[in-house]
Amino acid sequence: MESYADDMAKESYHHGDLRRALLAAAAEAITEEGPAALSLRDLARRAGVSHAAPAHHFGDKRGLLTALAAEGFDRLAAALRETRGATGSFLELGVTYVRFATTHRAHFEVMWRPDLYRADDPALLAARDRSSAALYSGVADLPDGQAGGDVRETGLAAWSLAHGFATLWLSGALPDMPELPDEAARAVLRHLTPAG
Amino acid sequence: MESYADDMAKESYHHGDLRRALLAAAAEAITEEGPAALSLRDLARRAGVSHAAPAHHFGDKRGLLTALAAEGFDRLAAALRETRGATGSFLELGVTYVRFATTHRAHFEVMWRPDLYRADDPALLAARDRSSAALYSGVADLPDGQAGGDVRETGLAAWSLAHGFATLWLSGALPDMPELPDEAARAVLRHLTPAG
DNA sequence: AGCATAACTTTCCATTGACAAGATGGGGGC
DNA sequence: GCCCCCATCTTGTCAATGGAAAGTTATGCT
Repeated sequence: MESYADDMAKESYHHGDLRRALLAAAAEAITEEGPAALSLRDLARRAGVSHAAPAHHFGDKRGLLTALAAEGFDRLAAALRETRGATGSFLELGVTYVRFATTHRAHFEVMWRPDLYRADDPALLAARDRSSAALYSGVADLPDGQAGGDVRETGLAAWSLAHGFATLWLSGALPDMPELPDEAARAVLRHLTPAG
Repeated sequence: MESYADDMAKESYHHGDLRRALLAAAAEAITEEGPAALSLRDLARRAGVSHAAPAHHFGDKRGLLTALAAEGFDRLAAALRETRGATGSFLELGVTYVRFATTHRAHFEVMWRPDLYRADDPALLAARDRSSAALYSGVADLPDGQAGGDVRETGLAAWSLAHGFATLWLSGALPDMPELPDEAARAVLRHLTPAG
């Protein structure tokens, strides 16, 4: 009776990979409209399932955003580790951080809004710690003397600088800025003094 | 018939200063639960008015958040100008920025989320520019040679550093940090090199 | 083959933002 | 001193949303 309505749409009752599809749809929706406008029902529509389907995989909205944030921390940690291995440059670690923010905007925006997700989720906390570790490891790599007195303090300053630039760029507070501000980020990051 | 229910609650049909009351209630609610959980109807309840009263003053939710953000930029600009006048210290300007973020958390969080408000509002844009100007003026105050090559670039780096630290602190990403991180902010901000 | 259960749907409810239309009363114009 | 205008606030309504409950389908394990 559903003769011609299902060219290929009806991939059977089961979606196949709904969890992944919903996360992708969420990232897309957030990139378009911001996290505030996110609607579970809209995600369900985009994925072609009923409005209650997401609940099965994520429990509730917070659950979905928790998964999205965890995915973000995971990918960030991976990107940082790769940069560290490839260049070993402290500066480029910061550039990678900023580039991640601009190319994974939706993930990045959610990651730093713990009021949107379940901040005590174990998987998320683990991924977050992996990101921090990758970031601070860059400071530890610095030759003695350049690392300054306190590695933690220098790392925090570097993190703050990269994070602040990324955040301001995302918020649109910086006018006349190129679309992919790699070079601008590099210029700003050079203002960091390890020694303090 | 409303015998004992109105000790002093029923200040007549007209509230008197509903606009201000709603903004204050919004700041309180956001401080408690974050901007995502904000509900106009809850604000109306807190102020003791009907659920449609806010619309008269702000149009819609975006309008209210626009006003809140504008108020934030105004207060930030004032705080920065005062610090500049009192100390003339570049470093302390950053400390003031961070302190503003922690003591006016609700305002600060909304200010950098343009998806929550009307980013083209003239009053808001003006207030935002006043904040920027106050911030960059601190760089201009630096004695020649310390200001480095590019005042705008140094200003952006300083802004990024202060903003990043404030944002990370607010997001709870920095464990074991004192309640009012003035000293930690000062330590981090000292890692800025004007010359680059 | 058959059953336990994961994956999804349908139905329902409370809350919310927004709009429309009406009630109230303060204050300016005369 | 009076009246009317209109800013201010209320009541009523609607569509959309998040979430819960209960039912349906199909998958994989034995």
